[in-house]
Amino acid sequence: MVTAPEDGLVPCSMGMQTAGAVRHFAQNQQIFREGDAAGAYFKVISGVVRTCRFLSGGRRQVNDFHVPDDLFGFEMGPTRHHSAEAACRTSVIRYRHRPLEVLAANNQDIALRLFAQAVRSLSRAQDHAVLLGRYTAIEKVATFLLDWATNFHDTDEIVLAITRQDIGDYLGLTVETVSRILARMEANAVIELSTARRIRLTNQAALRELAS
Amino acid sequence: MVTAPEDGLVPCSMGMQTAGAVRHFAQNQQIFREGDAAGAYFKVISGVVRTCRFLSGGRRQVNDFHVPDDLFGFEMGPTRHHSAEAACRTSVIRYRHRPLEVLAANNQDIALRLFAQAVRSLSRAQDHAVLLGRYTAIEKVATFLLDWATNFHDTDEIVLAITRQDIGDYLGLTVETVSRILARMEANAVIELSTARRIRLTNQAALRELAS
DNA sequence: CGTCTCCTTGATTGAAATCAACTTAGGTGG
DNA sequence: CCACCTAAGTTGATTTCAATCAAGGAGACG
Repeated sequence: MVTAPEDGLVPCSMGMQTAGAVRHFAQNQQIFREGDAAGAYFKVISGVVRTCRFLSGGRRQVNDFHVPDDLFGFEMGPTRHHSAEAACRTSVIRYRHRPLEVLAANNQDIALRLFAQAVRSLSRAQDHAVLLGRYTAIEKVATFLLDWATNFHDTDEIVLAITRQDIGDYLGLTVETVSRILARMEANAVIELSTARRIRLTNQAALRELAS
Repeated sequence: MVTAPEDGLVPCSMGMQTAGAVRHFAQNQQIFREGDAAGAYFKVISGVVRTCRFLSGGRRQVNDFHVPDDLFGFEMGPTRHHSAEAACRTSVIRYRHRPLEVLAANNQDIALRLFAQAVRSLSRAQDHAVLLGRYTAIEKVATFLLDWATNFHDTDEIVLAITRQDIGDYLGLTVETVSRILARMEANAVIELSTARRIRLTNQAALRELAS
């Protein structure tokens, strides 16, 4: 789920970007949308970005969440394959990128690093597919919590900057189901909800048990 | 789903492989398994390969099917992230691969092509995630049929070399549900099943309507 | 001709979706 | 600071779609 902040993946020193303009977005504002021309990639400064697809009937599938320091919005072809939206007040830096062929010719390392990035994303996408296809609702939520917790080191309390709807659309569940499962986990003393957005993972072993 | 045969992606002439031994597999035989050391990639000669993950409780998620001319089994890291199995009698060529760094240093084109391949796989995986997360059973099956049909040009009859179980595990459904939906489609004159494995898409427009 | 494996079909169950209130928490402006 | 307003979250009742349980059929192959 949440991409772990990577150590200097395609960093500025590599000549990848040609500009770095900071942009601010209100909650639910679109950063780019499926079908747009892709001429830039982004780095999250603060907040959370969700990348997603829209279907008929108002259905939405969130592919991934991006937290500060994550890069997102790489595109091999000329157009966007999914939309990116601010899941809360969010700031990003926008880097224009030149065609990848040019980059690779300039610096062999870049293509390799891009490849590594793409393969990592692929691995994550496949994990996500397994979750969506074969996990129960409880397994999905448990996995999500453990995954999100990796953003918060040295504490068992996690803070969600995203809504239940976002979580549901990421896990292939409804808001109500997410809410009910969290309530059930609290009843079973696996987690503690001090507020709806602050979740303490009081029994991480049990959570791991539920996660699969 | 089924990767379209690509025009000479990472072809032999690029110095990617160091050997090309043909290997034959019976149905359900493993080609490699999750956790194995990854030192080779493969090309399908005949048959169908499924790549998949296994979960507790005998659950399985098929990530993708590979048909003749498809490459599969690239791995960035040292270990396999999923298993590959013959979905029917299948022949593949095995290419040992050297570390990617060496390859990239040898030929700048290679890294770029690998990247393109990875990004295409990523795009497919994300499409698949949307299907698994938000499509109904009917939409899943309809999408599968249309997707599989792209392997058979100039004809509306498709031949499945795979079982209903494989289809179910790819779509996140049970065998019974796949079977029932196909029966329903036939009753509605959308498809025709001359045998269980030969499906004629008699009304492709209707099928496309069902697919989303 | 029997024996697998694969597929289909029916009956029933069950997990999650849907429908419907209601509650809580932020944010804004008087 | 308080009152209101709205978005977000919870909880309950009911429905529904797909899973599960259970039997049969249909091919393929020795």
